[in-house]
Amino acid sequence: MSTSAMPSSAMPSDASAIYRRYLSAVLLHGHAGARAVGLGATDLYALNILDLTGPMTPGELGERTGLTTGPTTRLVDRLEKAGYVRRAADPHDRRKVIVEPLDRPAGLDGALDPARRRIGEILGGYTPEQLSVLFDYFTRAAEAYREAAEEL
Amino acid sequence: MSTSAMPSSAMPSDASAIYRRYLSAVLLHGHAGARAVGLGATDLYALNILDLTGPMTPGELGERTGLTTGPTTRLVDRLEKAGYVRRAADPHDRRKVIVEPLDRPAGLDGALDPARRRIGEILGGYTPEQLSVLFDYFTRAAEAYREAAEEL
DNA sequence: CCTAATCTCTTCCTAAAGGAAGAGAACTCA
DNA sequence: TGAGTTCTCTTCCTTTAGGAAGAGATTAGG
Repeated sequence: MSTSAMPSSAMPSDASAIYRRYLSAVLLHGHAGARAVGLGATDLYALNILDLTGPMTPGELGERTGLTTGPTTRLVDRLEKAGYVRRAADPHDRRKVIVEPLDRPAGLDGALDPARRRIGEILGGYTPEQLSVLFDYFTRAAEAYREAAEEL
Repeated sequence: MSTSAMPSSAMPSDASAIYRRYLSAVLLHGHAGARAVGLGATDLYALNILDLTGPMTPGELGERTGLTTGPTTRLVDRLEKAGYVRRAADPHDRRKVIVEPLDRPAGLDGALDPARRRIGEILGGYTPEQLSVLFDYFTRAAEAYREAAEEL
């Protein structure tokens, strides 16, 4: 209870608990959404990587997911078949393949819609000044989490 | 591209992209953290459920995770062995078991520490007014995600 | 009390994901 | 141009998670 890394001066006294509940809810929802459309854990992981980093080769994707080449090929197969990515040719090296994330098609997007609607309503209740604070946080936090994930 | 549910009036023009990157980063980090301490996807899912809802019987946990009784028993076995939960007796019904989440022991907590440090630094840069906006959002969004997850 | 229902756990089986090893194509560089 | 390297993909094997069925214990209700 006393080990919080957050400075307590300007935070709610239960800041740590609130934030933790918030994170749990986000993760829970992400997992439930993926499961709802038949997406495996690794598949979702890979999609998030592609979303954050952009197109990359199967080799790099395998490196980032920690998979060897065999499972990586099949991972891309699954994602491509489900319509989440496409394989494109590398114009400079014909051995390589470029895995490009596609705009989320029906499946996952539909599953995440109820949450998006709710969050949209919540955000709609803030003033422009408050919104700029929130989006400033979203931007910084995204970078922080991306870096922290890379560290692992 | 034009189907965003967010009112565009007071948001950054790329609000949807920012928010999506943010969510991807959170999920990515959660997954990477779990993987780093050898926690399976379902195990993490169950931990988040217990975190949000509190102690419950294996039956209820199985219901929420979508598992049948066999895998549920082994799920609790794994979590208990890793020190994340304990099995307690139900005082009113000796057939039942109550699965209680424990304070995160060394493993997962350590893996999530770098992120907590970074987020702590970011939050430390805001004024008290800005922080109250952020924590207001965290509280509301947690509830929204919890509801949306339940819907799935 | 005695039967039926409920709850967890055990056992066995199936399915899916990941590792290992190697093949085939293409690039690099001497 | 030829040898070595670097890609992706294929094949086979192992591991792990999840489903099915049923046992054992306990509670509830007639």
